Amino acid sequence: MPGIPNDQIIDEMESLLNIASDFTRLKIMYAISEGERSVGDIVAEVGASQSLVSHQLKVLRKANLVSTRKDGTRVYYSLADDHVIALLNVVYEHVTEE
Amino acid sequence: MPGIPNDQIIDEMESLLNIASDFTRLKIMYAISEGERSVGDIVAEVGASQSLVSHQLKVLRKANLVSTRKDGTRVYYSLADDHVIALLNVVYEHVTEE
DNA sequence: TTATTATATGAACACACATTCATATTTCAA
DNA sequence: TTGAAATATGAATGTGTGTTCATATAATAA
Repeated sequence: MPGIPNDQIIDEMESLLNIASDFTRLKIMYAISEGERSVGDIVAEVGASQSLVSHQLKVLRKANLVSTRKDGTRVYYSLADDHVIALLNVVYEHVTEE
Repeated sequence: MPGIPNDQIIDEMESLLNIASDFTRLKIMYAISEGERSVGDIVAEVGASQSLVSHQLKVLRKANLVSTRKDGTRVYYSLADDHVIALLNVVYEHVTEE
């Protein structure tokens, strides 16, 4: 990969990384990494308030990192594609090597 | 990978992603991705002010994402390890797929 | 020494955004 | 309908940080 990508690409990379670089959102992404989960399930597993989880789910949705499916009163969230997992894995590996 | 990593891991992941999620720092990392470069070279290639580049190099250095070598009045920076490139690649690929 | 080049640093400002609290909306059951 | 459960939203606040400007430090040459 020769040279620095153009500004638009860099901008989009910055945006994606910004979305990913948040404690609550990281937990949410892991919470749905093995399949769709309802908001209630995510709230329980992440251990944050319902409001915060809902706000952050909206951020993830707006960035197209998650998909939704509605069923009755519940909404099920899942990761939009495999790149997200790949990103989490690369970062996880960097962090867990002494 | 079963379950959400513990809070400390998530914290460190957040930190790394935070460092990476900046327009100027992304450009700097690309500028030194093919080998060490002096601050002056980086300033020229990135197209930001000397002060800004120096400030952001300090951020990258503090996070151990870059290494330095001093030679006379010049300081040469290079990426600390291959994880950084791997991270950039994953993000780049995500962004450049329609 | 003095001058010049290369790099680093400190203060200040502006702006973005994560979180909380309160409330609204939706869906379904009784 | 009324009530309860699940989810979403809006406002307000506090904190973090990217950038600029001015200046400091370090190294070398003349």
